[in-house]
Amino acid sequence: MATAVSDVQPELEQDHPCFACVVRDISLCGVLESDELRRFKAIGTTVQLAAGETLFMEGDPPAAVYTLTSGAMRLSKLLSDGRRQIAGFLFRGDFLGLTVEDAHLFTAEAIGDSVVCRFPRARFEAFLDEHPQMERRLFAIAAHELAAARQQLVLLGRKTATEKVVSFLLMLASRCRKEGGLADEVAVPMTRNDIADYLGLRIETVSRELTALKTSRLIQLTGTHALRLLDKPRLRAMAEA
Amino acid sequence: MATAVSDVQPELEQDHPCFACVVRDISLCGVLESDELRRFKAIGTTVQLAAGETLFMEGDPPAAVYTLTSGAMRLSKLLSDGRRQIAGFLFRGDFLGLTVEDAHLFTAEAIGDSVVCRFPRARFEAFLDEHPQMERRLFAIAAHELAAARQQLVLLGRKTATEKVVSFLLMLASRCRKEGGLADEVAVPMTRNDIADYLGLRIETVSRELTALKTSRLIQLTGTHALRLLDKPRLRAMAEA
DNA sequence: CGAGCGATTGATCGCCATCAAAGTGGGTGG
DNA sequence: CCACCCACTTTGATGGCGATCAATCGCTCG
Repeated sequence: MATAVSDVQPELEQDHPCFACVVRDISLCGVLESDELRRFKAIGTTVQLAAGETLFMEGDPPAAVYTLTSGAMRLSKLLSDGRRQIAGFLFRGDFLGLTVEDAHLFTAEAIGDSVVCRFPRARFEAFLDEHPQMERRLFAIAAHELAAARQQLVLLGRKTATEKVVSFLLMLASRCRKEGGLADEVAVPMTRNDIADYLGLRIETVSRELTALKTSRLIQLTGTHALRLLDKPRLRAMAEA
Repeated sequence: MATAVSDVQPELEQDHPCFACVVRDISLCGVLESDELRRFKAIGTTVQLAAGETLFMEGDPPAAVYTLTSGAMRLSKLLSDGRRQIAGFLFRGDFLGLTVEDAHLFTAEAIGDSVVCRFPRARFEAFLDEHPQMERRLFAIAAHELAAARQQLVLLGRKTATEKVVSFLLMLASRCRKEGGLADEVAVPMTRNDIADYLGLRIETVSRELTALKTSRLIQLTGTHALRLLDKPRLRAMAEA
């Protein structure tokens, strides 16, 4: 189970982790000024997740919301016979867990070791009441995720296996550039199975498509979890938007 | 082109169409009290759309937001070679057109003759600034659509043709029950092609699946745009969530 | 009555799934 | 340190679901 490693200490003030938070500028908290952030931090706890650990399951009551500060996660749903669909991947700075339904509709699991900031729902909502600009930010986040989900509908409904894999690599490249790496160097934190379940394919097809892209000198496989895009313009043309 | 049939007359007051609006309680406006509604109505115009007409196109700047007061619409995207994906259908009371991107990502077209209430974006946002409870409603709408889109991801990525069609019929039944009709009587305003492009199938497959369901006595085709669900429990079991 | 469009039905094809087996690499215990 | 193990990945052979191609049906409207 996930373990809370540091309850927030109100007296820490300036050296509170939030102030040094690597994702503060790109995440929900970005709209808060330092005094507001101070009050916001007081309702959050840091939670560490080992690779594969579950943060919340489909059907769980939505007890808290989270910001992912490091690592990567997946949102997935299982059908009764074991088929799985991954609705999205989450990276540093992403926000998760907020829903208007009375239960989570997807399961959130850590892909690699991850750290999230946990905000109990009631206290989060109370904070929202006093900070309308944060509510607006929240709407912007939801609208952006809606746009991404609808884009994924096009991919799943109408694209070929090749187009799916190429689109996925380009998305990864724009979302998750390898830290300090060269341009077009892409980190691939998830397994081939995760990729397959995100793209509506089987693992063998993903593997074959990657091999084919390698053979065509469009990508270079620098490891199972890293690769390089060798011809982004041609890849973009192959992705069909 | 769509035609504005009635600019709002501020002096109309109580007999303004909004007060009699058939979708007021289920739509965005539902959170407004009558005096707020009076001010809100002042920024809206009624627009009629003939079947097939376009309200906005992918790429258009998002100049306004809309509430659909009658009829049905579709949100779609075209790939360069003509493949089409429909991201969703809209019915009475649905809200559309709001995006945080700088262009619409999908095209909105009327399926049958439709009527929308049009709110210019700038004035809509100014109104939002003064009505935080409406902003919250807006977030709830976006979150709900996000949930629906993710559910559709599962359908497109992992369900069989039969499961797709059955899931679609059940969704239609819950969203769009035939007015004044018997229970399990379902209106199907869209064409087979629209259904196919929503489910990631071809028209022939949709037709075959419907015929198969009819042959199995699970549905009854009462017309090309109407049918009856004869065994909802079994259909639900076939839909795989 | 005929034209035209959407829907249905039939025959065949091809992409990707499935089944099967071998390769790879990271971690653990001897 | 090395050998083994196990999970993940890759590669190969075959099959099936849904796409594609093609023809007919049936309704609406002129």
